[in-house]
Amino acid sequence: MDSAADGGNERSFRAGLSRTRGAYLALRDRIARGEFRPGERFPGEPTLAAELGVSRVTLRHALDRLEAEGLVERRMGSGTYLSARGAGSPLVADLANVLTHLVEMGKRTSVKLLSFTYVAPSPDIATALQLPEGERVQRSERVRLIDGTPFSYLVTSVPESIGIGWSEVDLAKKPLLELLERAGLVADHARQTISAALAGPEVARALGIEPGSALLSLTRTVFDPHGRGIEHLQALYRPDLYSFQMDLVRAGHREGRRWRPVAVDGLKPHDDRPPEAAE
Amino acid sequence: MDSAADGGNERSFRAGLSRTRGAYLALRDRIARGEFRPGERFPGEPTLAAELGVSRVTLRHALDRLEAEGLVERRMGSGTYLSARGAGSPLVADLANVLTHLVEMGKRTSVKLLSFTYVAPSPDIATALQLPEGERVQRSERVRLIDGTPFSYLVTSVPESIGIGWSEVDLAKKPLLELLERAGLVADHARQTISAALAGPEVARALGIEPGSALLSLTRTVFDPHGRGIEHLQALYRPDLYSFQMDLVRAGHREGRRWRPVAVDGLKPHDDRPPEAAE
DNA sequence: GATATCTGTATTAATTATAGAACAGGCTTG
DNA sequence: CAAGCCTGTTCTATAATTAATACAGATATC
Repeated sequence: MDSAADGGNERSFRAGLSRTRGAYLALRDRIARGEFRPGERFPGEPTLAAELGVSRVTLRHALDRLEAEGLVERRMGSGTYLSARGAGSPLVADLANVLTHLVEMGKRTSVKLLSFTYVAPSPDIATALQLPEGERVQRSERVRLIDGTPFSYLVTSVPESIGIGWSEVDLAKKPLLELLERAGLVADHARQTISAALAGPEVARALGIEPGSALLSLTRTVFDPHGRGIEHLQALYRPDLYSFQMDLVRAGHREGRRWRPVAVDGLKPHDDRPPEAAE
Repeated sequence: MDSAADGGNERSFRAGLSRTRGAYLALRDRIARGEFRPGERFPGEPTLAAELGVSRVTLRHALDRLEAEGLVERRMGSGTYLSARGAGSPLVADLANVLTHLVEMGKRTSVKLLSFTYVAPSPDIATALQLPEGERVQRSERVRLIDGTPFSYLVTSVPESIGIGWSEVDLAKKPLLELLERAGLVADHARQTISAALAGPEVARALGIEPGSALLSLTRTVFDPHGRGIEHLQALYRPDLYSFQMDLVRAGHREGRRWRPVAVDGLKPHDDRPPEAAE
């Protein structure tokens, strides 16, 4: 393996990643994959720089960032070490035993209302809610915080005819599903899709993270008993503060490896009650 | 150093985002939020550049990328337009009606084995599987493809004493849970966590995406009836090709807004059978 | 204590990103 | 057709990133 003969990352800049950020991601990846143990020393900077194909200065900038995030500790003249919390919470690593029990830990969540408007729905939302052409929606953007730090960014869209039943003040206090019920509507079933997305600058600012971070995405459409859409939710979660956890048990036959979900939620993982709807 | 009086993004470079990439993400975000309709014309380049606080050249580079991804179309002398597929599939937008029905669409998935080794487990995996100190694991990295394009990156860890029962060839062909059963083990229950992560360079290469892309992350630990861990899976999915979808129905009482999951899976959303375990 | 290794720091030079401006040519509207 | 707005292109100047190198201070090892 020489220094830069391999094919791959010569051009590709132009809106791509800087070499510093690339090195940062590479290291973060190796840490997340468990290549190092907590307290273990990294290879020396010259070695690492050679492995990653960048100069030592660049490698150093990447390490600066990892250090700022608390993933590594550096001791002058000695080396760079994986910090205790390096393997654990904020990475790809196993989140099963981390901060998903937020509510139970006595912490409380609060809501901040960012905007509250009536607008023409975007095409995908209009489709999901099966809105007639021209019908507008009440669109509200909220941020949910836990102990003052925001962990989810919520965009809810409700058909105008329904959403007219409450005000901004209500939305800042009560859960949306409660407001829907107060309006005489019945939430009967819902379909939700879980995916991932990058944080854009606006969302990043609202969540206190940097643009380009990974976010957990939840899109949910709630229907009444007649199949009419009454709410559309687009939620983005900080994966270091929130994740979805579910327990599965083997269902029935030994053929076919089928599983039955037991609990679904990010906040209350180990519970025998039916799960709440996440916000 | 003036010309940018607004507060926010003055320093923060150093392993942060380039302005081009920042503008790219901002636009991608606005598209994903449904600010424009398919076929709609964007504001002019000078206007957009001013809004985003970058020069027209930089804004242009961002547009180049969006165009290369097929999100926008540019007509000389006319303007930049949101392409038909701009609102829909590859973004934060609603994935409910996109390619989650892969199997049903007659497409087939295949598996490519990347590596197959016996190594000391990373601390988090050792904890999840409750391995005694010193016990090693059989670690295999695989990529699952659909019609030739990779959509998931799988890292499975099985205690050495168990994994000794099969070979590389088996792993490349059969699902891991089937191999476990053939070894006389019973997969009784499992716990899985869904989160999001950024693609590191290695994973990015394996999945055919660029480093820094958002990935859907699934971590699953499978236990036998005695509560012993028999498999640990760390899966990363391309969110544009794979997502998790679940239907929820209102369970029982009108108090408390509780929901009961009906189906859980990324491949078979609309089905009454218990869901399969996703890989 | 001598020596090697490592991080911290500084300097220089080359490459790349970005801003700003000017101009050419296509589209649109009147 | 003419005026105005738009994208496409090119140029120059400035700033930031990156590489390469050298050296100082700290730490570990023998």
